[in-house]
Amino acid sequence: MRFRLATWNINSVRLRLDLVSRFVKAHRPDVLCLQEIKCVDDKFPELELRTLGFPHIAVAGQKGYHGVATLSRLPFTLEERRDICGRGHARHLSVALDGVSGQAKPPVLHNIYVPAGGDVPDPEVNPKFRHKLDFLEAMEAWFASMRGKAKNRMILVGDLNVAPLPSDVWSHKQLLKVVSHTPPETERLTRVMESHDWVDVMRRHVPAEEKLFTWWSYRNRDWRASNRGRRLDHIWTTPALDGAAVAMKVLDETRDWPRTSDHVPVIADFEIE
DNA sequence: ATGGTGGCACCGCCA
Repeated sequence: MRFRLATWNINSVRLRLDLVSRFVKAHRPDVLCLQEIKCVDDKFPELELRTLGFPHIAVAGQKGYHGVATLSRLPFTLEERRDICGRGHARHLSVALDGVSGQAKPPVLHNIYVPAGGDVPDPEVNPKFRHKLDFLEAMEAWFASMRGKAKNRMILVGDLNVAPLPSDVWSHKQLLKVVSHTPPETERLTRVMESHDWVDVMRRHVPAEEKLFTWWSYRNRDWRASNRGRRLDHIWTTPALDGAAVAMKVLDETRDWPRTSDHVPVIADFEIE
């Protein structure tokens, strides 16, 4: 079966409900993963999103900060809302996509929001950076604990807040000391990938030499002209689903929409048996 | 070298 998956750090779902609507009507994702919804479960605009064509909704929210939600036209079963680093933050949600596969065991979709990590890339003086490194290590240990299941079919999407490759930032050299592209972060993200042989779906479709961004700071006046972007948002699969994503697109057009998020959506079309 | 922007909660925090 074929379905379209999208991930978008929306930076407040209540403020940008009209933009979600506009995006959904234009691109028709079957499953939409949002990060930074910035509201508690009770304040999530569930009814409005149902009306947009997503009868199946799972939310992991918290007041004011963070929070993820997975919306779907196809049925799913909530698997887990994991407190990945034991801080009580709402940064993960996984569902089993019962509706997309004829096989006995449906693929599991993880929706993750990795801590941004603050400004100073030193874990000794910046607790937020310490948290980010710890969070990535916790992800690594968790996925390593699931290893050995070669047929494990999993998809992982979200704002991972790390741009791993030199071509994932506008200037590799200038960003080596900037949080999101420092060696401690990129090395840890690589170890997360290795912990379950995760496949970087976006880089399956765009060569590693080519620049590819999903985020442009609000502080750049003309984001497209200066193009000081970073690839912070990701779509991964386990090897059992390598090749299942037959198309991928970064929707940078949304970055021009009024009062938009600083992140843009990433879409992948899957064909899963 | 610096400061540039944005959301939520609430008088600052986080991104």
